[in-house]
Amino acid sequence: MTIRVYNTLGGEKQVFEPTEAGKVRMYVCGPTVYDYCHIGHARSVVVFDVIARYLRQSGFDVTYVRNFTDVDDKIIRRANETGQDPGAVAARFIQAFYDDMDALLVQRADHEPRVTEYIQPIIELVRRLEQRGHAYAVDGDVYFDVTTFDGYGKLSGRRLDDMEAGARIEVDARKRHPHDFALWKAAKPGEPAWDSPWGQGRPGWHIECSAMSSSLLGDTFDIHGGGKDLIFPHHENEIAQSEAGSGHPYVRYWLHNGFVNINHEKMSKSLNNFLMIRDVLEHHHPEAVRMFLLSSHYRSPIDFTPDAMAEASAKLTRIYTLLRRLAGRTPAPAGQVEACSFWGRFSAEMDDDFNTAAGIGTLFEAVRTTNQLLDGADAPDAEIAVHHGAILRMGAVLGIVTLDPEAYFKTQARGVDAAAIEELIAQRTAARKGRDWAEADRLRDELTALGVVIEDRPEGTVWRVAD
RNA sequence: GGCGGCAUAGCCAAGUGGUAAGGCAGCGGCCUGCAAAGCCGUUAUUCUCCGGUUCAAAUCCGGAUGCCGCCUCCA
Repeated sequence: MTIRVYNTLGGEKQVFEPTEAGKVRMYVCGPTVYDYCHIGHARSVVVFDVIARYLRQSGFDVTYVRNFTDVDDKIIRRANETGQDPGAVAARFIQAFYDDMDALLVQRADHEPRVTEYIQPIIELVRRLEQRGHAYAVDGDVYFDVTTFDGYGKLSGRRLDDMEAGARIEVDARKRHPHDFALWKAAKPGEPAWDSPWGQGRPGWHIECSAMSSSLLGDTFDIHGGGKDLIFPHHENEIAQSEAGSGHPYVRYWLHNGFVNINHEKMSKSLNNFLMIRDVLEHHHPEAVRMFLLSSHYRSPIDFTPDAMAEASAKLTRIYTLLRRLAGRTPAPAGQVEACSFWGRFSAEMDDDFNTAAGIGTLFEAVRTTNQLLDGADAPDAEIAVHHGAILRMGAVLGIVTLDPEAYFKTQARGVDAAAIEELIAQRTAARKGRDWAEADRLRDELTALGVVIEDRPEGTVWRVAD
């Protein structure tokens, strides 16, 4: 099994070879905790959650780090607006992040460092950069001198000469080069601050990821992930800081996920169309949200629309409908699932740059095949068990179809009185027994009006909420 | 101005040299008291357009058109 990944550094698919065989060290940029997470955060977190899950089930020993930026201009501004302490703002939105991501069935990272816990390593890194001539202090601020790092621009494909600065940025006259960026910022009155060789201050944005990742994963690690928008300047600057500081290559593979648009438009402050995860979850099942997010390749842009969510929901229901048919059957154990052709195809697709969209296609072929077998006169139990196990295993990688089918259909039934429905179904069953079709149909209409779909099956009548 | 991406059926979406996955919707059929669910068949001789390379291209190369992103805080 060979995994290939699209590496932003180099701009091509490459064979994935971690530094240490069998081990993967990965770091993904987490949120700046000044507000609730939106659907774009959800995509990034879910995509890398699936990547970590897949690498683990492929046998890698994965160390996954995802940080919280808990000291930052935006947090301070938010604190000033609300009259709260910046630390309290950060704590509140870290909790909100967990609430949202737990709801989305995202597994915890192995380490979830916060910037405020890593001030000393940050200061040490800035000092080292200063000592090596890559950084300079001005009035309590410290800047990275981009002209001292030859590789500056190698991730984003820019050259300093091409980046005619000044067009859209007010250039700080104290900087030696317009693209020099802050490693350390002198404290303004009332802001969170720490003692440092340059006086009271706090870390710049980019330096934290360099310091936290090397503290937890070493100077060189395997995968660094984040949204495409972080390529420049954030990740470019991380490379400069880390490689200038350590003298070693920083990251082997850079993975970047695409954006989520809302009704064909980019989420933006001016359009005021930020779609928060908690609002989405008001109307959609968490697994349907994952299905939506994973139905396209992670690097492509995707468009969040009511139609797209309805489709994702329908897909999920199709799988659960099969699992409901399989209720009472035992899926085959892992060893047999390995040999299942659908699992083989699924893993080949995931090996190819984590192609969840293709993998979901294979999942549905497995669903159809299993339905075919169940429709047959004498169902081959062993074969069905293998497919059953494969479907559950694919689901486990994607973080979907994790529920008992009845629980899923029940979860969908928010605001529906299950007992009342059961009663109507019992009445209808009695009517059908008496061949009173008119009454049976009247009762079904009543159920339909409640948004309930029923299925008469050999074992009895089951129900679910209409999509 | 610089850098990059995308364009596949009514819609969503895989496929990066070997003759178009999958889902949703539609139509016909089987099953069903009727439905629902499921299954079968059907729905792109064709992948924005024009050239080129090749025995062979949606896939590679050149050009055109359209859309989008980054270059400023941003997943």
